[in-house]
Amino acid sequence: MATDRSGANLATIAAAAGVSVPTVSKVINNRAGVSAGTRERIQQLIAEAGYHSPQGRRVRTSGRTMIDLVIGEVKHGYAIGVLNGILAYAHGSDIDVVVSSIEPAKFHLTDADDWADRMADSGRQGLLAVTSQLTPSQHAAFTARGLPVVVIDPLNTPPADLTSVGATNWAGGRAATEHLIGLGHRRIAYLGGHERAECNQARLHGYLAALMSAEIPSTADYIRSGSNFDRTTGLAGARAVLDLPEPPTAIFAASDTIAIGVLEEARARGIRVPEDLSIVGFDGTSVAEQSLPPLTSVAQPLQDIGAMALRTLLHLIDGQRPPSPRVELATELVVRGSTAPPQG
Amino acid sequence: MATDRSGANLATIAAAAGVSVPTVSKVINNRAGVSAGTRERIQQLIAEAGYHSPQGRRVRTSGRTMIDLVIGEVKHGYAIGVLNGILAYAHGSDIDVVVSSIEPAKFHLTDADDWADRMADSGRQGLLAVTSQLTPSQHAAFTARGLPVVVIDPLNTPPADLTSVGATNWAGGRAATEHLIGLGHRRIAYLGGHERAECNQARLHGYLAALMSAEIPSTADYIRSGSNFDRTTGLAGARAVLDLPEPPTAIFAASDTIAIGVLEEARARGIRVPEDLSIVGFDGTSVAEQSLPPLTSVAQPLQDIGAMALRTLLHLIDGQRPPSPRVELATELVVRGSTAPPQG
DNA sequence: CTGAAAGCGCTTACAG
DNA sequence: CTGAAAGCGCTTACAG
Repeated sequence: MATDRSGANLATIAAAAGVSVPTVSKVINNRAGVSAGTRERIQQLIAEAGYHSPQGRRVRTSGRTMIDLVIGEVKHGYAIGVLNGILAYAHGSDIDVVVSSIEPAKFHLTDADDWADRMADSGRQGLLAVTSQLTPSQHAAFTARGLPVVVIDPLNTPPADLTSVGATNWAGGRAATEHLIGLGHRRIAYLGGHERAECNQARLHGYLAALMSAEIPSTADYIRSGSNFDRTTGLAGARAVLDLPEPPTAIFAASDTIAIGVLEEARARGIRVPEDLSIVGFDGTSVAEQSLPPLTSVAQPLQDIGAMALRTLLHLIDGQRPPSPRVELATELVVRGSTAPPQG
Repeated sequence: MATDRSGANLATIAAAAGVSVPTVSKVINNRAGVSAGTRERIQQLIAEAGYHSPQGRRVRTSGRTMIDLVIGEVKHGYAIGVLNGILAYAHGSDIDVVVSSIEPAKFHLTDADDWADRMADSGRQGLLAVTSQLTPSQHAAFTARGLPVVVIDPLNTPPADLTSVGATNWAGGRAATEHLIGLGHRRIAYLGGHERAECNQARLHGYLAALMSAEIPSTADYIRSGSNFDRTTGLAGARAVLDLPEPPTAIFAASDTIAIGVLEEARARGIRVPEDLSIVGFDGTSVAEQSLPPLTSVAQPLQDIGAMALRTLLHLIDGQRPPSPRVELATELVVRGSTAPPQG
């Protein structure tokens, strides 16, 4: 268990930082009266030293580890897979998980100082955030209290020093597109999810890389993003690209639910899948298996991602640095009935 | 709630007892070196003054309630709905929820004394159990520690004094069956889930009541239960009843996932739905909407059930008795494309 | 068994 | 912005 670099108290940190104890106290409690530079240096040392408040120390030594999990409403296979992976790993490791359901795009509005105080007070030792935006100052609020954070597929570009776990999105995007190219498609659209999400960007660039390798010029009209990864994004995106004078013969959707939206729109227009239009989804969730036709999809190891994220967080809590601030687990292209060579 | 006589600290108690602060400290920490009489007198005063350790004060004044939630792996719309309902209500009420994923049929194997001790130690104040078996002795372990328990759809007959929340399963079962009878069906099968689950029994008896009202004799061959509410139960059940010399023209399934299994088996046999076979599901989850044809289903207000269960638990924690040990929320029959009059 | 004294870890109020 | 000083709540070590 926790290498409790037990000495860590205000005095040791103050000595290490070359400041007085009151100054460290101010940083920990987010009080005014500390210069930005000093504050940052001390925060760094606090995180390194694994400092914990007396309250936190008490619960810590009392045994079980408890962490916070922030996740959006559980709607799709994605969240289900990740959640089950986390909870199964937690059960196996005797970890208690406090689950908060907060709309991902709204987490950055939360008062992180308040949240982190509550966590420290109730003895929680780390935070796992699924598809949540986390600002650098929020991240600092947690680390300042010695609470490590791990994120899974954040919706924004995460702060550089934040540990994140996800899938090989770039490779997955490339594999999906190469599959379509291999079938003979040349007019391939990309329908992305939340535009600024790291994972969306990576999938898009995997798609672009595959086109480039095949010497197919990319077309701006064929590339669209939504504000989420939901069905409605697929409906709207499909409408837009299918209305083009030269519509695509294949669509790579950045999630299975987007792909389902595309499928619906195709059905509404009497466009046959896969004869007239090939569709590839992303995630490898059960909707892909169960749709008609079943969707070719880039499967993410969602449960493993959840488990790995928790494992990584526990390592951080334990004072170990992760080998890398970013861990990616392999995706796998699963070919089903929604892709075929283009006709004509 | 506790009148927080906030001044209470070691010094005030020491003054009240006419002893020194160190003596009070020894009593609080169960250290030796205090006479029995002094110890008792001080303990009395501590209780009266409502003293809490700095740790306890911190958590107390932070004022948050924390509860445990036991739920199986989140696989189907049922668990998703209930979970989202609980988490949304918790978020709105500033409640922390510690979620443990334990296979429902295995919860009765858990050491409840151990569990309850851990809960009490970490300041958790109650337990919510979804579709979990809970033995009377387990229930006693929680109540003995002052931890109230609320269950949602337990798989066994719950102990009499256990508070439970669920849907009007009997009325729902009757409504589903009356709908089929109203369409002209006479040969109607019931494919149940976990046989001993209270909710399964109630749905079955609702089905029987509808048959009785319509003066249709019930047929043992048409009534089957499984060991769970999953697709496989629907596949096996459909095989059995469709192989009968006189197969049913309609099937009422005790869950949407069972109904999906029935639909698959019908498709495999080239039996058209709803022309040759009508199917009604239960739960009103998204698979019912999205299947082909979309399923007629008895919708449960799953989110409301989750929220109501948490609300009831919070009342119990607050010392209020619920008006009734059993609360049922209304089901609603949603007619879609999987039911039609029988042909011939 | 009891408590004065020293000490620990932290915070607050304030002088520079 | 920074820290010396005082203080708070509690514990520990030890003298009586």
